[in-house]
Amino acid sequence: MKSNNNTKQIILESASKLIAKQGVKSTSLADIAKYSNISKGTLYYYYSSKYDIIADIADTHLEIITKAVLDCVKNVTGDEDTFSLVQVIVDRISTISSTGRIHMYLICEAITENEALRLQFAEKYREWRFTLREELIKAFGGIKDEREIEALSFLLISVVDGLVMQSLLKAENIPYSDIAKCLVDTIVTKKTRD
Amino acid sequence: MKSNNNTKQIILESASKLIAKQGVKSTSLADIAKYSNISKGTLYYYYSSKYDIIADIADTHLEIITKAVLDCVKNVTGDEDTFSLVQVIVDRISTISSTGRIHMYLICEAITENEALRLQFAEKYREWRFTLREELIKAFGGIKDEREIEALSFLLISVVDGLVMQSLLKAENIPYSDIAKCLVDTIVTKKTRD
Amino acid sequence: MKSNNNTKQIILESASKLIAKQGVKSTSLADIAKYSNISKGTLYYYYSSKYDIIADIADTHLEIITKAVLDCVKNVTGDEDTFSLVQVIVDRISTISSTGRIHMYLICEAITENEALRLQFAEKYREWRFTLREELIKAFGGIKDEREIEALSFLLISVVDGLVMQSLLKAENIPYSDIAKCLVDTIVTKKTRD
Amino acid sequence: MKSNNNTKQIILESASKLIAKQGVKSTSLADIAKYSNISKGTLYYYYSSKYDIIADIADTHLEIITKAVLDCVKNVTGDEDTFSLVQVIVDRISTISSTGRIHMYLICEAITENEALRLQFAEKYREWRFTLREELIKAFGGIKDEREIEALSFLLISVVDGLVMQSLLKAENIPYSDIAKCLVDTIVTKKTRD
DNA sequence: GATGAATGAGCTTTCATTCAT
DNA sequence: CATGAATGAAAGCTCATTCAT
Repeated sequence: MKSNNNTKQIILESASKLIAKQGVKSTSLADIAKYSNISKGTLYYYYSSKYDIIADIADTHLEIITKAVLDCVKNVTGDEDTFSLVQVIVDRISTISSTGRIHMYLICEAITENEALRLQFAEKYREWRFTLREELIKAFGGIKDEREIEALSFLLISVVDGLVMQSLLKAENIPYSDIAKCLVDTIVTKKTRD
Repeated sequence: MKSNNNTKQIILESASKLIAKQGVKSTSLADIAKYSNISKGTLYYYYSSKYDIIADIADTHLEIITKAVLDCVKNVTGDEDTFSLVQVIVDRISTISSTGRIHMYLICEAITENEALRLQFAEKYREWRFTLREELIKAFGGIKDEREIEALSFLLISVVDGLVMQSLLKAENIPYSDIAKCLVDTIVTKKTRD
Repeated sequence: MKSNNNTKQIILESASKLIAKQGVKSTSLADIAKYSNISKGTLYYYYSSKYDIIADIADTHLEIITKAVLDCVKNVTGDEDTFSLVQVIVDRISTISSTGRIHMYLICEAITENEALRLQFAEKYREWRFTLREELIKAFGGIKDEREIEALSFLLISVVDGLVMQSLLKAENIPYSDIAKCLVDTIVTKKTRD
Repeated sequence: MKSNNNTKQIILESASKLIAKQGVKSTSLADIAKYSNISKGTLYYYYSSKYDIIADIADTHLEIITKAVLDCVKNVTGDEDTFSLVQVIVDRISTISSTGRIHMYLICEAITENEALRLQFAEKYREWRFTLREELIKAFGGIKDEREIEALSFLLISVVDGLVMQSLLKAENIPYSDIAKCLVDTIVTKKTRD
């Protein structure tokens, strides 16, 4: 009595977990099938190729991330807004173990051998940055230098990605809140300078 | 000291080039042998496994990066020093096509299936951050809040990694100098605020 | 007697078309099901195996061919009969695109891995040749050497199969009417020689 | 101490034998490897794909056939030449068990899913027919109608292929020498008619 | 030092077939 | 009648690794 969506969902989740753990190339369809408690044949009943599974994982992942980004950024538009940018960082980074790894692997895959995936990611990054920039413009009251805001939007996105990378490397305990405060300072200073 | 080192060097360079282009998993020993104009057997005369070749590539890569990081940071200690932090960014990012890709692939490899490699990278990241922090302390004249400088050092390293990722995704033309200026502003502000 | 036969007929026609296009081994049951707009399960309601479908196709095909052969040969018994043997060739060859390919594939299948099919074809070939021989005897007025007529019947059948093969290979434009004339000449000569 | 050519030769012969027995699609690389007493990996050391193996078989096969065709036809140019056309048939057909089957399977493969192979065969068929036509012109002393000779060349080639097919189907005992005599008659008649 | 030959495990994918509903 | 879900064996192919010479 397994329903269509159920099995497909199980495959998707298994594949996500395994890819998050081992990376795209190191996760075989046999792995996914075994982890999902189905046969390799069933995999192909729901997906037409490994590539197809990865595309689905990427879609789901990008949707989740996008929702998270929007949620974070939209919340910043309140009154004591800039300070809540802390959340942008902390919230996003706190999801590292569940999504950060898969984010990294998918990006590696996208850069090396999956042009379609690269385009998907490229578009999302643009989208995220545009949204962030719009919110920054609102926060700054629209009177700031356009190029400075542009730079700031690039910078904020980079910081997040860079911190995800560092956290995955487990090099050091990262002082997220200190870094967040540092960033807030930067923004506030720029804002009040005018 | 003739053919021996020479051949090993050729292998190392070939492998680096190929891995930078295709990633670790997608680069086969056959690829490396062909590109090096030697036989697969010879590969095993110089290296005991594929893993061994990657370790050597990582060593070389980390040495190069470390030298670059030190060079950059040491130069910042001049008088109008903070402004030359621009260089930290621009210089590092400008080497993207040659080292950025291999950096990403090695990190992916390190995160997923090569604990030894992960430890190697983790140590280097700590080392780089310590160096950077020392230079920041010098630049700030030692009177700043320690935690703020700590945070700043994390932040600067993150930005670089994040920008490398974005540049590899080719999502947008990244305004490096604007971002650099933005960062300099941040540091200068903090410095003069006291 | 409604949907039952109808569906089975659709399956048969779809399978014939696909096998004519792609050959037996390259035509999957999934292909046939999709082309018939039914599910794979339904296929098994009407046929117990792929082998079973092919047997049915062969039956139908052999029936069609036999009818065509008989039609042709029977027409030759008129007065200026031998000349209309042209038709035997031209008519048969003109149906190449629709039946020639399936004929070839079924014969290949019969030769390699389907003994039952081989026996079916063998019997039909005997039958066709007997019929042809009878007609030749009639045409020759029964006074000819039996072995020569026997040989002629083998020869005529061979020519047709050989020409089908060549036409499928698309090596050259085959001068069917010239060849037909050549054959008529042969027969007429033999006939009048006595 | 297996030499390069030796192993490749073994593979080629094994593959030929198996394909002659089972056809192209039904002969797996595992079959070939097992029959050759080597591993599947070794197969790929000598050939880059299954397609590659088949191409090699086809080359060898076509070379053998071409040599046989030339040998036969060239011998016909003697004095009592036309009668030795018997040989064209008998010699060619007598090689059925060794080459006829493979000929059929390769042609099936060529027709259905290997355009390159089809072109190879198409060219050879043209070549064979040209050679045969030249010899016929010589035999006829050059005074015959060109179109009649053309037709005759098509006809002779068709007969051979058709007889091969029938012999593989094992429908009946084929009276090769009677058929040959019948053909010789045809040619001689045409020749002396002028 | 260097090589070519050989291997076997594992990869992605295909497909005829089964069966509960 | 008809289906969608599931299967497992087998296919073509890749690749790190071994080893005699």
